[in-house]
Amino acid sequence: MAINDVEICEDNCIHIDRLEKVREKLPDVDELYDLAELFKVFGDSTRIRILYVLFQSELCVCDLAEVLGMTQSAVSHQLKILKQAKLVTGRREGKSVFYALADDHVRSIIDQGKEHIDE
Amino acid sequence: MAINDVEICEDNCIHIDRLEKVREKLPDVDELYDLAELFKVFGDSTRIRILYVLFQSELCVCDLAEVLGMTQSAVSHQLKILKQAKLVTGRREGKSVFYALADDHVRSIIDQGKEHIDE
DNA sequence: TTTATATATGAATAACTGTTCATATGTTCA
DNA sequence: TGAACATATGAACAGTTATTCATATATAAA
Repeated sequence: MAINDVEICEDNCIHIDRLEKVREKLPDVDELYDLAELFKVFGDSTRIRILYVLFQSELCVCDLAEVLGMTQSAVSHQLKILKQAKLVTGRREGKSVFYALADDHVRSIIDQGKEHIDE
Repeated sequence: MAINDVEICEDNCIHIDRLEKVREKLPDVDELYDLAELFKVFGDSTRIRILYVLFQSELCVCDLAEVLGMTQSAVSHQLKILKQAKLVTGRREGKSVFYALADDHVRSIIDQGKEHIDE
């Protein structure tokens, strides 16, 4: 029941050397971790809403809070996360800081997600 | 400092009626929530690893557990989440259940994410 | 400098989530 | 039917996270 000190299925399952091939072709752990971290940023409805708003126009924190019906602090915390993930950029103009989408990847990632849901 | 009973920025910010337009164009809350729920599924490195393994070939739960170095139970729990999100499908064959990617959206969503990271 | 406004941030809390453990369900074979 | 194997699942626990509250930082104007 143990081959090379590894538990595997007895009959039906693919052989251990094929599993090795699969394992070899996997991207390294760091890359997969970064990928999960990125999607984690999209995985919150508040942040998704912020991104959708920014699809339309850049806005300052104050107005984002108003549109979303949230406190300034909550929005600011989420903007920090979005900025760290390089999904949005901040541009100070006087007292205000205007946030905008960082690039078009944001849109295409969300569009792909939407396609999956709508099918 | 209050226009229409709503706090907004005094000088720099976009006017309240423009905020209304932005709000109107937002997809309804349910859709944004579903979208966040979908990305939440991608936002875990274990599930990302499972999907990457399934890019190569369909596998039974037992072998998935072996490749990933995880317990059968942990993998099974995650497969349930992936199945609920319609990202994978399960096909029973005797005692084993073989899991495979549900469709190509999975691949394209992950590819988009990878593009963003690699830039 | 003082005051007012806009934003950022640390700490605390409540809610959520992934893994483990034990066990149940489903399938095959004797 | 009973035994063995593969998978599924409920409960509990630990770790994570989004919001709130209080407060700090940054800018502009008086």
